[in-house]
Amino acid sequence: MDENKERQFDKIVVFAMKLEGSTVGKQNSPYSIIVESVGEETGSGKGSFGQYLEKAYFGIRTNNESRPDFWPIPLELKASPLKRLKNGDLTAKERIVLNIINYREMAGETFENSHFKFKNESILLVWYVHDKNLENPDKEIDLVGVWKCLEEDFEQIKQDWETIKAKICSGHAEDISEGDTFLLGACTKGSTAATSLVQQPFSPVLAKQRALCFKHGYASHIYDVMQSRRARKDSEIRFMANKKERNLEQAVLAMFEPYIGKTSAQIEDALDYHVGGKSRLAYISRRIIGFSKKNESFYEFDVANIQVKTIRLEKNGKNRESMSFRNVNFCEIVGQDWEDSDLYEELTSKFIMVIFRRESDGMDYVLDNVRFWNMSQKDIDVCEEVWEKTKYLVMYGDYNHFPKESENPIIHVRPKGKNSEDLMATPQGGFEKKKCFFLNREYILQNVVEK
DNA sequence: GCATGATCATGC
DNA sequence: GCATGATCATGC
Repeated sequence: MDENKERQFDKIVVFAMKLEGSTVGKQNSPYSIIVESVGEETGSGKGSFGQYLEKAYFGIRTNNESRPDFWPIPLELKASPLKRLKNGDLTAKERIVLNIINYREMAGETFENSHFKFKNESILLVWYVHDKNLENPDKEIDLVGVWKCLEEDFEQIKQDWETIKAKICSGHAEDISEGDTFLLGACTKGSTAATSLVQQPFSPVLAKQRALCFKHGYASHIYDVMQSRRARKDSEIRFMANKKERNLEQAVLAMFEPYIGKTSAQIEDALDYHVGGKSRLAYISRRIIGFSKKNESFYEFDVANIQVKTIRLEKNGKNRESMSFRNVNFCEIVGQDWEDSDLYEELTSKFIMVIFRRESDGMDYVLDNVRFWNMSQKDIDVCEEVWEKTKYLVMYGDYNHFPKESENPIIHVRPKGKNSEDLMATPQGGFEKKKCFFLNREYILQNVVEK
């Protein structure tokens, strides 16, 4: 997927996620008006919710096409019902039906070039609560997310697909049963079996029309996994609520607002979160936004490529330290172009700079200021030169003359390992001390702190 | 006092 | 065991 398509993909997902905890009827989709104005069936009854959702919310015409629904974006839309158990939990009500099997075509496919993979690699799943007394616009949507079955369960899905294909190729499509396979099944499709018999390529015997599906048990599993991922994102929901009337930047600043002027110890107590180590202020800062774990982020942050960084100022208003980035991977950098490099990706991020300050040595740091920052293109161009030089040195196996802080006004290379025995493989086949890029202390001071 | 090299706690 | 997001310790 190219960058533009990825952006479109993300936009669709963010748009779809607005449905969570709501109904289609309560949303302002431009398409809901069109559906009403042309008097189309808003639909009720079995099987129609998916079609209604497609039209009224996403503006997609119902089709039998073999391409993913959002083509050219490789994303397929599926609405699937949930039922409530006696204990109140929700679980998948039924299997998720995918594309109809064309026996002749599937016999000629490999898994890699299969129609199944093409159409169902990424599925935008909209889980709604089944309630036969409610009309489609009023059905409650519980959970929305993307399921990539090949990332989650590649081996089993592929094996199941091969099992189904093998029956067709041996001329026994009429013997296919949903029990043959584990996750991906072949379920019957059509009103009654008698009227839905079709031909198969290697036998004159007619076989039942079937469709590929995620079997009921797998559908339940998918829901459970998606739900547990959401549970870990309660903080994200809180953030999104906070964001409703603001843009992302205002929302982030609003989350820091109550802690400005507080010491790090006071913030820890308020958050009921206590950590040690050199990254302590970084953990606390991320916790304020709501990231529960060190590596956790929010979808909207990932999409916009936003990073949180901390800066500490001493009583003279100056920072003591430079700012580090990811380790340089010696083997990778030699094969990369600047615009594909790790450093380029990091430097073109939007940064949330969390600035702490203390009034004297030994005192606790106080949260002073929070601001969004990104590097100017002019400065990025300077970093490109330093990166090229670093790449060049790695290519020629010189690990002792990387650009120093005194050589460049913006960025330099320095060791960054557990200790001096912490090594990384080199393209020459040896090992060298781990290194990473640092933004210069003075550069941070002038361009971030004093701007 | 600052640049440079060395090292640390944490989470997965 | 390793990457992360840093800070510490030193020597000029």
